[in-house]
Amino acid sequence: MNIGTAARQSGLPPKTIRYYEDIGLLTADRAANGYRDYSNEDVHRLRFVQRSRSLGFSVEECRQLLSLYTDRDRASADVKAIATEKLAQIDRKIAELTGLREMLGHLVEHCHGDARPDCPIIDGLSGRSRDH
Amino acid sequence: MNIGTAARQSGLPPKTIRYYEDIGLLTADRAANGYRDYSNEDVHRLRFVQRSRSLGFSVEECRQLLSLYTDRDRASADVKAIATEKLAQIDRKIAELTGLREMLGHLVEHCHGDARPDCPIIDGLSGRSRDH
DNA sequence: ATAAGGGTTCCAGCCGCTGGAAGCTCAAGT
DNA sequence: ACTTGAGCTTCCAGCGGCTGGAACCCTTAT
Repeated sequence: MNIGTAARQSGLPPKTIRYYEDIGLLTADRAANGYRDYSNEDVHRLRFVQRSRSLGFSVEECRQLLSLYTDRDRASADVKAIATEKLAQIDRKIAELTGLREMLGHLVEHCHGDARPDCPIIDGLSGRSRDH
Repeated sequence: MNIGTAARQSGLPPKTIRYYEDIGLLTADRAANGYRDYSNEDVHRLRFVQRSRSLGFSVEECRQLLSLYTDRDRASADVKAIATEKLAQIDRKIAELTGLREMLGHLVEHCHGDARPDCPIIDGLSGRSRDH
């Protein structure tokens, strides 16, 4: 099948698929006319990458996961190690964002939001703390 | 003061400060020898940007906030609008990551993580659901 | 005199795409 | 048979937000 069809079936834009081929993540056969030719198994791999990316794995991590996916003899422990590390990264990211949310939410709460130039958000950002 | 001192006092690397000047976010005076020369007020602005960036505002948003910061007559409503939108973005990001966390956590939980090639994480990523 | 530790400029690269130009091929309609 | 339009190919450039490195200048201490 052509790249457009593979794109529709995998949920990845054609541009992205070509890019993945460019960086050696996934290869594709070529038809006689020079068009890329994708098998169902290729589409499986594309979907695999699509899901992995959308779960927050980097392209390099996808490369690892893909080789584990392709290697029928890999130990599940290898995969688990990658996924567990990713989980920890996500937890850190959530904690960081929650901290931000709290600080920013606090600033917004204390801003009366009218036409007066007095603004706790600006003051907070500028580091000049006020007495609340 | 020189860029290195301004960097230390603002918490931004010199490279980043030069970059900000490059994109017209902040300007600096020049000393006779061609070195950038920062006033205390400049450092305030640098810190302001540093804080805003670390709170998740984009450089473009920092540009807006900075002009509101500099403009003593601005309405606090303008600032509040930007901050509130940012808050919503952060909430969306947290929700998204929480979803990821749940899905990935689920996969990791069900992976026995031993030497067997059978791996629910890989299966989950490949979209072939099993009956767990 | 010289060496270290600033500063300056500019150019290139990181990630993960994405847009656009120029040209080819294919399928359908007239 | 010819045209049109969609889809394919390649390559080059740019996004955001820095960051590293090269090559050079300036200042200060020994």
